[in-house]
Amino acid sequence: MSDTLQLEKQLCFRLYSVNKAMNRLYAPMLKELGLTYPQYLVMLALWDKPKAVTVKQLGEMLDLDSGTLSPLLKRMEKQALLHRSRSEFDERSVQVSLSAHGKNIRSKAKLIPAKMFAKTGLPLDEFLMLNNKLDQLLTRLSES
Amino acid sequence: MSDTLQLEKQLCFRLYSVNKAMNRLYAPMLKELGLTYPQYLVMLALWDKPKAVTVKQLGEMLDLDSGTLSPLLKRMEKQALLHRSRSEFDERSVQVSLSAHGKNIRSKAKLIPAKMFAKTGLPLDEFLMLNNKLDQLLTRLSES
DNA sequence: TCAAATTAAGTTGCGTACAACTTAATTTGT
DNA sequence: ACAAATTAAGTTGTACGCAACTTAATTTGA
Repeated sequence: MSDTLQLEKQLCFRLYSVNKAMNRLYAPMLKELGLTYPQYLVMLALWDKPKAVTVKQLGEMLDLDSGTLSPLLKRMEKQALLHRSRSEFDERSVQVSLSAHGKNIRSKAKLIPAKMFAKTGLPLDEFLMLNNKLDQLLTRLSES
Repeated sequence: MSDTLQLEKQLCFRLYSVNKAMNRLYAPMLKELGLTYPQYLVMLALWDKPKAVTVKQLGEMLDLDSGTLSPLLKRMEKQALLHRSRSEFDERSVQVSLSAHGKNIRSKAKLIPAKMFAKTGLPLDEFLMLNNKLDQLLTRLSES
C-alpha cells in the first residue's frame, strides 16, 4: 500500500534532482565567465570580502574540505582568477585573493542571479519562503 | 546596499548545501548496505519495478545519461547487486535486473526513509509542502 | 622547554556527473 | 532493398566531493 521506498516520494531525490537542474541552467551562463558552479561559489565568497581569505575560511563558508578546495583553487589560480600565497603570520595557512581578472568578471556575474530567479518562475514571496525553509532544513540536518 | 551576489541569499547555494548535508546523513546508513547514494537511487528504481529495466529507462527515471550510468551499473554488477544483459529483442539495449542479494537488502533499506524524515525534524505537513514546492520548481527549471 | 597534540593545507584514491565522442544495432525513407 | 539517419550503450576526459592519509607549522602542557 504505502511503500516508503518510492522514488517519487522522497525529499532527498527532489533535492538531488533540483540541484542538478539548477546546475544545468547555471553551466552555460558560467561558461561565458570561464567558471564552473563550485568555482562561482568561490568567486562569490571572494567578491563578498574586502580582504584575502584563507583556505580554511573558504572551506567554512562553502562547507568544503581541503581535499576539494586545494585542487579547485589550484585550477582557478592557473586560470588567473585568483592568487594563493602562504600567510606570513602563520605559515600553515594560505591566503586566497582576487586577481585583476577575478575582480573584472564580477560585473558580468551580477546579471546571473536575476536571470536565475526568472527561470525559477516563482513569485518573490514563494522564492523567499522556499529559501527560508531550506535554510531551516540545513540547520536541522547539520545538527543531526 | 542590496548586493544580488551575496552567497547567503542565493537559493541555489541553499539547494547545493542541503543536498550535500542530506548526502552526508545518508552515507553511513547506506554504507551498511554497501551502497552509495546514486547506487541507492538505482536500487529504489529497481525495487519499484516488477520486471527488468533498460539502461535508458533508468536514465529517464533518475535523469542520468549513459556516461554516468554505464560505469555505475558496472560497479554495481561487480558487487553482485544486479545483473546486466543485452536485450534479445533489441541488441542495442541492456536489461538491468535485481540479483538475489539486491532483492535481499530491500528489507533493510525500508528503514531508511523514516530515519531520514526524523532527521529533517520537520512536521509532516511541512515536509510534504517542501517536497511539493521542490517538485514545482523542478518542473519550471526543466522547462527553461 | 620541548615532546605531544593540534591545526592547515595538500595528496591519493574512489565514485559520481556530464560533455563529447565512438560503436553497433535498428529504423527510416525512397 | 538498402543507404542515411537515428538510437542505445559505452568510452574518454575533466571537475567536483569526500574519506583517509601525509607533511609541515604552531600550540599545548607537564
